[in-house]
Amino acid sequence: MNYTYGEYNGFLAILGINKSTLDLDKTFDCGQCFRWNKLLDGTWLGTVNNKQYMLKQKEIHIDDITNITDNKIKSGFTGYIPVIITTATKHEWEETLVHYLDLDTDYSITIPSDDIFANKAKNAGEGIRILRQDPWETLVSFIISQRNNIPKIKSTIQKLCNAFGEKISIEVNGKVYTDYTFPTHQTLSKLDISDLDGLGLGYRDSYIINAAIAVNSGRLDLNKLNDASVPGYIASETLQGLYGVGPKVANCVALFGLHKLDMFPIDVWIQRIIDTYYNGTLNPGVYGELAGLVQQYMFYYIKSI
DNA sequence: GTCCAGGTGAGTG
DNA sequence: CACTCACATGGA
Repeated sequence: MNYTYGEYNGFLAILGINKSTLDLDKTFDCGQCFRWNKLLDGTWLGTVNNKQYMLKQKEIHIDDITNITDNKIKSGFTGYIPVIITTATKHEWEETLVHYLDLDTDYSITIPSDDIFANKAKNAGEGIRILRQDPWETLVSFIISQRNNIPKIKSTIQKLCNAFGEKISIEVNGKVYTDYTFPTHQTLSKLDISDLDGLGLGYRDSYIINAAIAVNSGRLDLNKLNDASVPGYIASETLQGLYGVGPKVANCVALFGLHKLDMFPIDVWIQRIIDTYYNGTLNPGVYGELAGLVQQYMFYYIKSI
């Protein structure tokens, strides 16, 4: 990835990443994650590895950016240029956020030209990154997602964090933003189901406690499944051993939490697409190693039309 | 009040 | 295997 660093109002600025490579709005708003929130000024605030970060994507005039590290790259910029501004340090950006945003993966993909819908979806969804989210958080989040809508999923997860997470905060321009970390499996494994009353989990409460016990006891090893050498379908089958985890949730966890990019979760929206645009059958294998990315393009696109 | 939401497990034939 | 049905909850 070809970018350089600068400074804008005292914050780290990353120059040279355009929206076709990384679109923060699409990436955080496409339904893969539930704990990134957009502030009034367009800044995204979220948590990675239990630490809060702000990210903002905008066009800034090259003359307003200081301390540009690479003059060779700088010479290629004139006028207003696409910039990511972040509270992260350069070290945190390189060691944590680049990986989290999956900027080190090549997303170039060819879709058969006669596959009209997938091509439209790709155009619409360009800039979405498949985040490398925490496996445990992703598992619980998608257990909660079943038979639920996205605003409700978000509020339920937030309540769960508020109740059983650790308080964290970040201070930016004199203002303090507070949040809570995602509860660990150790914490949740020790709870009674009734401890989850009032969080809006509904019948999914026992699924979560069961999953926490499975992971905490070592019966389910998410770190092992997270290894790139484990095929997606194996990870998915393993996850489906959990009570309350079926193919849809397992495939979402494999894709969004274990980074198995070939997984293609089929929910009501994707099924609707298959019925409407593919005469009822679609083999995700035609999209190859990045089928999950195509799935996410489709999910984003169908909700936008 | 009714309908729906990034489904799943249990029961039945 | 394919087909039903109940399941908690809250926003539209």
